[in-house]
Order: sequence, then C-alpha cells, then structure tokens
Amino acid sequence: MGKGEHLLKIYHSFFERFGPQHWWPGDTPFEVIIGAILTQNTSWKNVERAINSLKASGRFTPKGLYDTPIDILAQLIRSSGYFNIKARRLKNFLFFLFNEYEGDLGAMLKEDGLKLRDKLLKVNGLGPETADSILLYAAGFPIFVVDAYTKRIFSRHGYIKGDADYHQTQTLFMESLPKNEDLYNEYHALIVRVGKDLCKKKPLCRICPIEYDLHKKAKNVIKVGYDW
DNA sequence: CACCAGGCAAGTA
DNA sequence: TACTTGCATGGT
Repeated sequence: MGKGEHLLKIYHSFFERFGPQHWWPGDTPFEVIIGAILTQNTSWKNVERAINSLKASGRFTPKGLYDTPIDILAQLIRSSGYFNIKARRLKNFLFFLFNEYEGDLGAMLKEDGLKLRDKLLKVNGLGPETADSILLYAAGFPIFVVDAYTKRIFSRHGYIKGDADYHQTQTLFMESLPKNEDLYNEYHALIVRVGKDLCKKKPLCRICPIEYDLHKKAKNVIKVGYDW
C-alpha cells in the first residue's frame, strides 16, 4: 500500500469516527481571514468572541477595520489573546489588501494561489499556516494546511521525522493525496479534532492514538480501528 | 496550581 | 543556523 492509500485510510477512519467538521466556521471569506489571524495559538472559542465583538462594533468590513484605530481594534479583539500583536497583524493584512488590491477582497482571492501565497507570507504576522488557511478556506485553493497536531500525529506514526518542518510535512500530503480542495478542507479539520484528544504527556507514546492506552490515566481515548 | 489553545517574529549565541 | 522568548486571554 502506498503512502497516499495509507493517508486516505487514516482520513476515512477519522471521518468515520468524528464526521464532517464543517470548516471553516465563518460566513464570508473576510471572516475566514480575520479568524485565521486571530486563532493563531488560540482556541477558536476565544476567537468567536472577538469576531462577535468586531461585528457588534459595526466595523466588520475591510474598510471598517482599515479605518479603525489600532488601539480600538486591539480592545475589540481582546478575548482572542495577544491582542496588541494581533491588532498589528490585522492592520498589516488590511494595509496589504488596500495597497495591492484597493481593498477589493474578491480581487485578491482571484489571484493565482501560489503567487498569492508568496505575497501573504511577506505580510508580517502571516506565517505558513495562516497563509495556507487563507488560501484553502477563503480562496478555495487546494493546499494542505499543516499544524502542530499534523506533525505530532504523523510523526508518531512514522510518516515523517519527529523534527519535520512545515514544508516537509505539507509535501507528504500534497505529493501523496489528490489535490482536492474538499479533501484538504476536511482532512485538516479532522486532524485538529483528533489532535484535541491526543496524548500530550512525556515521554510520548510512539503511536498515539492507536495505542493510547499506554497511558493508563489518559482520557478521551480514540479507537479508530486501524488494521494495518 | 499548571498547562494548553487551529503561530509567528524577534532576539540571542 | 539553531534555540529561546514574548505575546495574553480563557478553559480545564
């Protein structure tokens, strides 16, 4: 069995266990992008509050936020944590949007995916995961989003090295799986869902979540029933 | 009380 | 280049 078949098999076992995750939980591409920045190293629940607060302010449009003073913006997104830094990052993105596309988000999203990726990565505050989240979940461009859970799960299973970086991990998926937006969308969301139940104790058991019971006290044991 | 959450940039050696 | 630290709220 090739890597792609393994990865698909894992995908199906995750999907069978957890079902569709309905990502991204945002109404518009704009909301997806703002959420992608706010959710950096932060639980989604806290991000939702910040987005609700932005909506309640009546400023939740590209121009509305572009025109909002940064200290006001920081207070509005307070609940998402790192609010001073994130206010700056939102401003950096909005500055980019108005500079390059005259504030026209549709124009930005129509750009060639890989070109847009390069541009986004030059915006201070947008790293590979945030940029790829924007490409996949806002622009619909088929690129695989990698996060800490992805590395943890698939290195424990031996598909990548323990110290594999973002690009190496992404390459595994994109060279093994069909380049399909819907597959990438659901797979990443499922990885996050599974990751939440993963063992974080040290020393890490090698093949979580399959032999998760190595840790007696572990809660939320996942039985995904792999058979290879 | 400690540790984590859908990261990233900047500083240090 | 390879590590380390700052950022900060809210949940468990």
